[in-house]
Amino acid sequence: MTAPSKAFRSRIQQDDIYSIPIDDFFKSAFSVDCVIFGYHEKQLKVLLIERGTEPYGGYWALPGDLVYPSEDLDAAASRVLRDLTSLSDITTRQIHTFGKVDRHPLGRVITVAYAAIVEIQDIRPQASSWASDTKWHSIKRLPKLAFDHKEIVRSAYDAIKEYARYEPIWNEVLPKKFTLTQLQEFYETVLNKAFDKGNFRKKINTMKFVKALNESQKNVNHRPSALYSFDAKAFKDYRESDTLIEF
Amino acid sequence: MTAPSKAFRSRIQQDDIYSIPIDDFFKSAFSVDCVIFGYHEKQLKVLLIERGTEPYGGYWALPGDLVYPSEDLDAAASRVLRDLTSLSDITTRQIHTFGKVDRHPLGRVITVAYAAIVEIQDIRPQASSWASDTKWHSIKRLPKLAFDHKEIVRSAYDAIKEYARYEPIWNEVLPKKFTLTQLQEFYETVLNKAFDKGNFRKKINTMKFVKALNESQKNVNHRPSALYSFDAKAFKDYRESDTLIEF
DNA sequence: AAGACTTATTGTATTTGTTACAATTAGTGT
DNA sequence: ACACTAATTGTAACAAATACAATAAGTCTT
Repeated sequence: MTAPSKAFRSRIQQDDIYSIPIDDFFKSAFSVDCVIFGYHEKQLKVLLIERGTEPYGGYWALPGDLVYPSEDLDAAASRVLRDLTSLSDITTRQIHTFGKVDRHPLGRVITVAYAAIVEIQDIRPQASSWASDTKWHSIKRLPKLAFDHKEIVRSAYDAIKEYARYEPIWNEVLPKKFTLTQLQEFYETVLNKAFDKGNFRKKINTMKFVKALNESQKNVNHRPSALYSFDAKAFKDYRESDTLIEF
Repeated sequence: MTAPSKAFRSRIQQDDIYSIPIDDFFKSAFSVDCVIFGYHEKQLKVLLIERGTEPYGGYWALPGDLVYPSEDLDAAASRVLRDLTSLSDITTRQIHTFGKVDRHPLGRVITVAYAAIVEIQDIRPQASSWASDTKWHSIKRLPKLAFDHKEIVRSAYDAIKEYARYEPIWNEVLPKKFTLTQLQEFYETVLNKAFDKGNFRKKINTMKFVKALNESQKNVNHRPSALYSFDAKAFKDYRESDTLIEF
C-alpha cells in the first residue's frame, strides 16, 4: 500500500471546508482488539494480556494491535490474537468500533472489537511479542484495564449474550458429546440466569439440531445422563426455515 | 492532533516482526457512511447522494466521508451527513465496520457504517459539498452503488429489522399522535411481513408505553380510529423491568 | 442384596400467548 | 335509512411457558 493517491489528496484539499491538510487524515491508524471469553465449569472469564510496552505498560489489556496496511480487518483479528497469545483457529465476530478521539494517549487510533467464546481447557494461551503475560480473568472482577478496554469488554459481553439467544455458540465450547445439564449450565452461566430443569429440556427438545445419541455417561455416581450432539445438517435446515427459537 | 508520538513509533518499529515502516501504518484513513432509511406511506427508501467527485464520480452512494483527525466517530457521522445532505438532528446508530483492503480504490480506508430511520416528509435533504444530488431510492430497487455500499445498505437493513423487533424506532417516524393502523403498516413495511389486525392490536395493548389518548381521527370517510402516543416514562419503566416484548 | 443417595427424566395442571377468523361498531356518503 | 369503509372486539383452537411433582437409573453404603 502506498501513500494516498493524488486524486484522493486533491479531492480533499479542494473541498474540505476546514482546510485540514491532507496529511493529517493519514496520521491516524486502526487497531483490532479481541475479547476472548473462556468458559469452564460454570465460570465465564476473559483472556487478558499484560502489556510489556508503553503506553499502559504493566496494565492488563485485551489482546489487540494495529492493523497492517494491507491486511483485512477480520484477518487482522486472527493475526493479532496469534501474535500476542499464540492462539490460532479461533473464529471471532466483529462487535463494535470504538473511536473516541482521546482513547489512545499517543495518537488517533480507532479500534474494531472482535469477540469469541471458547472452552478454557481447549486452548493454552502463551504470551509472545510485546505481551509479557496472559491470564484468564473472571468476568465479575476485572482489574483496571488499559485504554477503554473495560468498556469494550462490557460491550462484547452484551453482544455475546445476545448471540447466545439465537446462535448455538455452545457448539464451540462444549465437548462433542454433552449432556443437557452441561448445556443448561452453559446457558445459565453466560446469560447469568437460572432455568427450570424440566422446562429447559422441553425447549431443547424442540430444537432438532440438538440430537440425542444412543449413549450415556459412564462412571458417574448417580444416574447417568444421555449424551447429545450438535447436528450441523439439521441446524442448516433449521436456519433455512422460518421458525426461530430463542432463549 | 499531531503526528504519532515517538514512543508510539518506536514501539512498532522495535517489535513488528514484519518490519513495516511506521509511516505505513499512518497512511490509512477512516470514514463514516450513513444509511438513512426513509419511511412514508408503506414505502421504505434509502437516501443516496450522487457523487460529484472521483472516485466513482456520478455514481449513487451513501453519504459518507473521511473522519477528521480530532473528531469522534459518532460526531463524524452527524457532521458528514450534514455536510453532504444539509440534514441535522438525525441520531444514527453504529452498525458495522467494513475494512476490506481493496474496498477503496485510492487508498486504505475503513469505514464505519451508521444508520437511522426517519419520516421522509419530515426532512428535506439538499446536496452540498461534493454531493451533486440527493435522492430517496426504494430499498427494493437500488442502482449500482459506489464502493461496497450495496453491502453496507444490506447490512444496515438487516440491523434495522433487528432493532425494530425490540426498540420503538417508529417513535422517530410516526406523528406524535398515530393510529394503530399506522403503527401496523410501519411494522409491516420495515419487517416486510403481514400481521393480523386483531392480533396486532392485542400485542400492542400489552405494551404499556403505547398510550391510548382520548381522541380520534377527524375527517376520514369511515369509522375514525383512536389515537395513540408514545409514553416515554412508561417506556423507561418497561426497560427497567425484565419483561421484553418482541416482534 | 437392600436401601440410601444423587442426578436424570418424564409428567401434569395452570397460566399465558398465538393464531385464524368472525362479529360488531362508528363514522361518512348517497 | 341504507350502503360503505375501516376500527374494534370477541372467541375458539392451539401452542408455549411455568411451577412443581413423580419416577427412573445409576452408584455407594452397609
